[in-house]
Amino acid sequence: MNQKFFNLPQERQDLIRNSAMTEFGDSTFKKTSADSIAKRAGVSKGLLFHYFKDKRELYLYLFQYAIDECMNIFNKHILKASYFGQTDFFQTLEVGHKVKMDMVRRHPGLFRFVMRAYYERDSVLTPKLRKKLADVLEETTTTFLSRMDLHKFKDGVDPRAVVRLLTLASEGMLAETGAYTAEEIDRLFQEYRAYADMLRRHLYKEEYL
Amino acid sequence: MNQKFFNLPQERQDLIRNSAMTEFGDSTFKKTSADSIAKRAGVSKGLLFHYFKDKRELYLYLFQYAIDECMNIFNKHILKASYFGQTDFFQTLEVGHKVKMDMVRRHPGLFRFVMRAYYERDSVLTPKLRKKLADVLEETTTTFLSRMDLHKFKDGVDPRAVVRLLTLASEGMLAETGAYTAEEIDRLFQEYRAYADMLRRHLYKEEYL
DNA sequence: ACCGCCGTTGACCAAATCGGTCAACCCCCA
DNA sequence: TGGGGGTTGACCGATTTGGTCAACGGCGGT
Repeated sequence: MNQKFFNLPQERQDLIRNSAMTEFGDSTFKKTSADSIAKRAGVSKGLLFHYFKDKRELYLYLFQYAIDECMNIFNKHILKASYFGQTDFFQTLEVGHKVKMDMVRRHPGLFRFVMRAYYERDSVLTPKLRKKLADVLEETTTTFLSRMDLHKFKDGVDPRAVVRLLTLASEGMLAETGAYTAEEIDRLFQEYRAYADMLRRHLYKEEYL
Repeated sequence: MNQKFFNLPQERQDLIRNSAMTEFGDSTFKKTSADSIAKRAGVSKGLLFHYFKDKRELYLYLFQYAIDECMNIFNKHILKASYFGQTDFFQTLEVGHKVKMDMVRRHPGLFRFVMRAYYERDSVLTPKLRKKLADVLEETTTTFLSRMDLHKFKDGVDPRAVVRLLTLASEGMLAETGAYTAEEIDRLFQEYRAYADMLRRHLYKEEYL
């Protein structure tokens, strides 16, 4: 790709990236047209192909970008929180979810795009890239769990199942939400917290409530 | 639409309906081509337009069909179960989920299609149809809740939240599953049951365990 | 005032794909 | 042997596709 892309002001880069991710997130790689991406970004199609030689190149760059962005955010917030001694499962998970919602606000199409890219048949992704994402996901929950104080849970509760359940719920809510307005995102967060609170109240030992 | 469609053997009807729902479920109405539907069904495009005058007509028929199918299943199993005196929340919900998985096996693309149709912008659906689906969804959980024995729950637990949480999880699992093989569906069901069991064990009063 | 640079445009291309049509085919039953 | 109905695939004009390219406009330097 044309490195001059990075000389553009951040806003413009984001505009293009976000438009592309939203469009790619809405349908298949093949069915997503360069026209629609350009149109959404309010930019000429020529410009797109000036910075990215291919639709494919753009797509792969976006996937890489998305993974990196996720990792950065995770490192910056979760690891930092645990570094400062925060060890409560639900408290940290809530921070994680808030951060995720912030990301949705800044990159509205990112998660849909990543998920679609990952699960799409006849994927344009190399197996190596797919594995990388899977590893990142696996790794984040593992290190998260390793840093949390898990004896607060009642005996027999599988914390990993709790993470997964809340993640699934979050994904589900995100999937059924069309436009990510500020209020909508806030509503999502509130609903998430309701579930998390319910789980916390009943899965923690009484002395930790 | 051409009523002769219903003279076709059920298998053939299902073949066409399932192919169409899967294709429509994969992308927008506009971006879904009649060609791809025909191809997936192993049928000529001409035949499609022989039975349905329009892409639009096919789409609307499918939506109607999907809603009806859901209602039928719901009535047949859930209402019947409660009629025979089954009042346990999780037990009945599990039956519901099993039934849902059976539906996924028989109509692999149905839920994706319905969800996409419902949330798609510039929808081809009339507001009336959208409302109908929303009502069906709302109504099913309401009548479900009204027939279950809810004092088994500990005080302060919102059963509606439990339904929603498990539904979101189910949707999430379904969304991240590409091919609905028999084993895959079984795995989904097992995972669902793990969550449901966890919730049951900790949200029910001890005397009901 | 003039240049040259660079981000940007939109007209343009051949090729593919689109929704939809239609004459002709195949096969079964009379 | 003669339909008749389910089915096909070639075909239509219109649109859209990924990608190119000559030219524009504004700005900093001289």
